[in-house]
Amino acid sequence: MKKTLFDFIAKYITLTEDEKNALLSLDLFRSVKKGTILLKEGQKSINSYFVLKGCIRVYYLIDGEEKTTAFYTEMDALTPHCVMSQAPSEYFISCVEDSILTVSNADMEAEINSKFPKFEIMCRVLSQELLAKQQIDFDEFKTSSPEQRYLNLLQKRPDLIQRVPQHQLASYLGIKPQSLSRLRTRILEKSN
Amino acid sequence: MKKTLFDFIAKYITLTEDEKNALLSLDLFRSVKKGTILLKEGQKSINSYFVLKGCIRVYYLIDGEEKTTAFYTEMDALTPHCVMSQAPSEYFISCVEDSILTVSNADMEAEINSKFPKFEIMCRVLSQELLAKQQIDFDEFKTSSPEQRYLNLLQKRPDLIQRVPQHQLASYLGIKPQSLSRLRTRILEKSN
DNA sequence: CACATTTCTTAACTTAAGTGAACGGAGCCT
DNA sequence: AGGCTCCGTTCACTTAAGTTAAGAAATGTG
Repeated sequence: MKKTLFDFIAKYITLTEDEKNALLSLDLFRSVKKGTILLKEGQKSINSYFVLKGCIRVYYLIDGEEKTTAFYTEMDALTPHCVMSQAPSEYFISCVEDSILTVSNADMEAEINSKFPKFEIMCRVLSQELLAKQQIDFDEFKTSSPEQRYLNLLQKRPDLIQRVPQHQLASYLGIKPQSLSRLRTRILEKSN
Repeated sequence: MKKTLFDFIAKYITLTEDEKNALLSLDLFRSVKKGTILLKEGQKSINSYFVLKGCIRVYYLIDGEEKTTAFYTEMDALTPHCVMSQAPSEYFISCVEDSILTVSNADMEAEINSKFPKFEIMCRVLSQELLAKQQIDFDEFKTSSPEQRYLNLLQKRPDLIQRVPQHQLASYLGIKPQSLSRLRTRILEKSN
């Protein structure tokens, strides 16, 4: 698991052994069971997550219905909005599968950033990269139909379709579970 | 215009007079006419923009149709995806109105960042903030209908509805111009 | 293993968005 | 002024998603 983390970091900056040890001394790793809720609506959390193994999801509870808006899998990083805004969270975060995460908070990040200025640079590059990537995702979402979105997901994250329940996928695609089911049979009929 | 820029920066870091002068010496300010295309599909640009006054938009050309996915107005910053990926741009950027922008490139940013480490911090905080904000926008988009999206826009950015042509707004809301027109009359009828 | 619960599928019906076409107004050009 | 393009609206029609409900399949639990 350490390796996954260091491989990820190595894409951005080069760490010395000392720096690696400083990181490890923070006791970041957490093992969480499927179904565990990491953050509840209304809570003020200060934790950021990085998925080493498994899958976590973000969902809103609107009119008693769960609306899933994001999935984070291996090598994905997540800083909840409420950490930035210091306001109560508008959404839930829960584990889709048994997962291994790193859990860090602003204090720990500040400590690392002050000891190793490289980290500040990594964080900037990383969040700029994520911002750009998310912009593209958003653009694709806006410019395509539910069916196209599904086919697109099938290309880009085929694993998600296997490991995640359909009704969660549906809201991720911006539709109802029944519509997703129908849309899938429609696609199957076309290909015959 | 200088004031707008410095006011914006002041939200994140405190600048000395020296630092302000270093910034001004970069000759960042540009005045651009309505309709000017800042970036074309296929181009490899290195420029980032910050809107001091006016409005610019991002759009894709798909099957001969313009699909607008973003508007940037006063105090909005934009680093095109192609600047990060170093690949040809997938979209266009054009001026909706006569505008005043700052135009910067990676070299200029690197120079400032190395002279004043504060800037690095500002950039990180800014892009994390933008990332979080955009995530919320994306979530709202996914979890709401075209009609709700329009009403939401009416609340959050009422100016956009005034200053931007409807057919550009339509694709921004993920629908066709005819549907936007219909949806607007539907809302009007309801309120009577 | 049996039972309960959750998840997925199917179907009939309603509602809203996509499509193609026509019309009228605004602004532009010469 | 006449002619032009562009834009927004409207309409009739098509297609797809939302809604409600029922039942089958899969999963979890005692």
